[in-house]
Amino acid sequence: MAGDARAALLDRCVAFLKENGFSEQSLREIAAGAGTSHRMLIYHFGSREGLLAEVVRRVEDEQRAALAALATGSDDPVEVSRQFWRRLADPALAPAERLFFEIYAHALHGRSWTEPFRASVVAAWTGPVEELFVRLGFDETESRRRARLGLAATRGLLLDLLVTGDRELLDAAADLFARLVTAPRSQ
Amino acid sequence: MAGDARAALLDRCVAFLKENGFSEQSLREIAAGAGTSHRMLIYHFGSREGLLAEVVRRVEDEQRAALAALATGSDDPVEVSRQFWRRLADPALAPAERLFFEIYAHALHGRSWTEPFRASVVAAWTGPVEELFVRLGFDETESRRRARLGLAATRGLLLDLLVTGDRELLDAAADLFARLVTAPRSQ
DNA sequence: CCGTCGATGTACCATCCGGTACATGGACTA
DNA sequence: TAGTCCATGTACCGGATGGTACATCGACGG
Repeated sequence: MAGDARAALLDRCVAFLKENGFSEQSLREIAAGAGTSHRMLIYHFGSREGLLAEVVRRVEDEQRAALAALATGSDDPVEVSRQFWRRLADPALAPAERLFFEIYAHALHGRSWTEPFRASVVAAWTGPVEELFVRLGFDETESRRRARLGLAATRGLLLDLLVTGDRELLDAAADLFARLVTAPRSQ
Repeated sequence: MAGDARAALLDRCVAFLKENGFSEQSLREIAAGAGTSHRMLIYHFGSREGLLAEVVRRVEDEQRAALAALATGSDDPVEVSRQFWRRLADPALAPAERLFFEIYAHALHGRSWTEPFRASVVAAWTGPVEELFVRLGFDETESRRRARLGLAATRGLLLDLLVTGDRELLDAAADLFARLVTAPRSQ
């Protein structure tokens, strides 16, 4: 099937880049890491930037999958929030998350191949997370705020976890946050 | 004075890198952006990595200065938290913060020239922020958690602000967080 | 059994890279 | 004024880079 080899190649490139980052990897190094030649990457993706654009799409897809998994939790919102953190804090996901934040950094500098990432990195999450808070009884405005805060806090905690590895403390902080943000209005 | 030109040169390099990032800038491009030749950067900093290491030290220093400024607020902790966010959300700081997160991303991949950054990016903040919560009456364990959560939430909100620019919504979210995290135990 | 076409290998290209060698300026010092 | 030392310019190096040209392989369809 056409494009089959291409998809498999992209898989291997993404796997390699999760472990090594892309900022300091040349096209040839990426090719070697994926078990092919730089010639093949150019053939399938057109250019180095073309490859990176596909990698970004793939990481976006994985985010969307994580988002879909979020919906299938229990109906206790604190428990949903806890499960979500437990899932994200899985050490097996660390390489993927390092890559995510690396792409995020490049997106902040406006690289054109990060365009779809910029558009979806926040927007894709707001709807479903807002919905969670609406179900808790918050009005629309308040739910929007809490959703945005929840997304931010989770990503901030993840950044901390990835650089310090202080799992217990950050588990406790995430748990605390889940309780704070789901509790009824404090003022 | 010896090293004077070097310091001025570093200033100009950092200014250039705040606007353009460093991941995709060659030594020669950085030099041109700083109004000098790549020869001079090698002369003063030894190598490209040597320059980046100095840039990291500089960004660390700026963080330390921001931390020092934090201490000099009012004695109302909610107000301190609000002022802190207001300061960070200043659009004039955006380029510096983009550079901060770019370094963070490289630190996650263990680049050796980010070593001091890795060591201080969280550790430098814990003490003073913990102190804030202790003064609010939380015990040591709880203060440590809340400090870590506060740092994470702030950075997460900043990441969101830098990519979406949704200032009003994120101001509201930061304000909400300040109230939640400083309120007495909810459980 | 042959032609087409996706996939791949080899070899090459101009350009740019980080880094070095060497000469020189220019200020301050003895 | 002669010497010293930081700073800088010019010119160069070997090697790596992203990208291309061209030949070839192999499977599948006529």
